[in-house]
Amino acid sequence: MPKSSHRKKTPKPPEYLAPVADYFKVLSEISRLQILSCLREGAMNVSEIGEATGLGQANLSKHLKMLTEAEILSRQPQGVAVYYEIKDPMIFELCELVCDRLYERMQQKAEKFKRLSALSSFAK
Amino acid sequence: MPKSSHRKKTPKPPEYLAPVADYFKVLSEISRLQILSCLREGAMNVSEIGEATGLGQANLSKHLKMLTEAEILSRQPQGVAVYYEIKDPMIFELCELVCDRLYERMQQKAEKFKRLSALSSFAK
DNA sequence: ACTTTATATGACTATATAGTATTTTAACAA
DNA sequence: TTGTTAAAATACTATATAGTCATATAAAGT
Repeated sequence: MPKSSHRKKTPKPPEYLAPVADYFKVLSEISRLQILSCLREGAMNVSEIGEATGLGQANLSKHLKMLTEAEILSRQPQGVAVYYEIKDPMIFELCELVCDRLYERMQQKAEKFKRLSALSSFAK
Repeated sequence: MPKSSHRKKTPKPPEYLAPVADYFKVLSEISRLQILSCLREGAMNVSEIGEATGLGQANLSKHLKMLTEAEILSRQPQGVAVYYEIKDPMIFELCELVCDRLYERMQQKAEKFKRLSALSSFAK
């Protein structure tokens, strides 16, 4: 019997979402965010990024490959070194949006705590 | 000898970045994006979301928990059912930014291909 | 009380991937 | 050529987590 007719489960095979999920996945590791954070100031070669981040060479190399394949970084060999640079600054917009929101939440929680603690038996 | 003095490696333990990475991680799975996509139209209970997405009950429950703990969804029990709702619409901004960018890139690649193919030996 | 229905939780498996050690490739210099 | 340095690739380990099955909890009806 054909699977495509009158199925009951998995009504939406959502192929649209995979590239989006993959993009977010690239941004979901501390090490990669560290690399991006470094490169905000401009292009750096692998050794420099390694010093700045403390990441191991092989590990770093893999992360850089991943970021380059995601077209977030660009890669420019110069002699024996390879320089990487931010290719798509949109990532900083994304990070800022998230950071701002996380900050707001923390502020709100602090406010809430302040109000509640003022009502408690510890308040003078 | 104390680790903290004159170290050579791991110059930046970047604790700032962990919450940001965690946030992106929540958005980095197709199933969770599927759930969020459903809920754009309004609150739904777990059974409804399950039907709409085709996700298994236990799996769905875990994703909903994760999204709720990330404060992306809010949770409202109503009798024996539990309704979930978008709490922080900022996620849609994020998704739109990414989608738009991915679309741009595809467009550019198509253009590039078109130009190159017009120059090739297959062109009339 | 018992039953049913909806959701959550725990145990488990399978897969993906971050990190590391090692090897390989590539570019330049002597 | 050989040597040196920088980066990438390969092989491996360890951990995290998506998915599933089974069980537990909780609310509402009988």
